[in-house]
Amino acid sequence: MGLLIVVDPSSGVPVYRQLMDQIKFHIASGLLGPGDELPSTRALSSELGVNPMTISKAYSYLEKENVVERRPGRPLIVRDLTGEAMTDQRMKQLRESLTAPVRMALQLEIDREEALKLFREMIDTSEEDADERR
Amino acid sequence: MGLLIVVDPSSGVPVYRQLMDQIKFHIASGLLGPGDELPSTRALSSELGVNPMTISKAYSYLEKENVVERRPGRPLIVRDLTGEAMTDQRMKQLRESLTAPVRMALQLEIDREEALKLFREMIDTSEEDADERR
DNA sequence: AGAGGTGAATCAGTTTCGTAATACACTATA
DNA sequence: TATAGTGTATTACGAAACTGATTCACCTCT
Repeated sequence: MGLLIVVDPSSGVPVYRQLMDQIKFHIASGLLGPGDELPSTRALSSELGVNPMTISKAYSYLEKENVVERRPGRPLIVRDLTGEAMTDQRMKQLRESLTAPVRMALQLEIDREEALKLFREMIDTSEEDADERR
Repeated sequence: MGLLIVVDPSSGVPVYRQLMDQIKFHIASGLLGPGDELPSTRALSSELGVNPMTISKAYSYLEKENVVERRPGRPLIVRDLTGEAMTDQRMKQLRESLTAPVRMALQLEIDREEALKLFREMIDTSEEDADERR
């Protein structure tokens, strides 16, 4: 059967981004592991009622982000992100994503410890949520 | 003389957003304090070569974020963000801005401690940079 | 070689976003 | 009240984003 993917075209969030998010989440949750094949563009397309090109676009971006490996004429497979070689790149991504909050904390004159406390708290609760789903 | 504001229309970042960022930064750095008047839309407009409506749009968003106070027919003034009443709201803003990094850390399976360490490090260096400018 | 599978390049249609031109409402000051 | 300052609502237009239809290139297996 198909992957647990649901899209809501009227949510405001672009469909291709919803796809990316859910696939990445399934990788993080362990449901998809290194070497696993992603569903074909046509299969997902008919299952979700979404145009194949929209699926393809999501896959392309995932490939650009090195989450997935493309093999011409064959289904995409999940890359192994746990290797040492990948660590730098993952941290670099996280760093980029943190620049906005860091700037905001400075702008709002929020105390260093307060900001760290909030971040720690948010990480912990999100990890608990993920655990419950396993 | 005018505020130290520079915009680059070809940077990809919307002009109104560049304005917001720089004004917020000037508030954080202490150059703009509570009660200070912002430059008039027309003054900034001619100084930067930007349409007055673009300035106004930036001002409107700043007002929505409670950074600035609007007074019909009079220049906008900087609000006092240090009060106790504002703290909750500022933390709420930071929390929103942190949701993306939190989700990313989970998706990338980045260790909790690693993520916290990076955040702490980034906050510290950004505070140093700000200090140097004072 | 042929059939049936894979993903993607190209192009078009629609919507959203950022910017700008105009005209209006308000306030301070004379 | 008259004038000159303030910000902005309305509207329009160009660019970019998102989705979709068609067509192509590639691989696997018989």
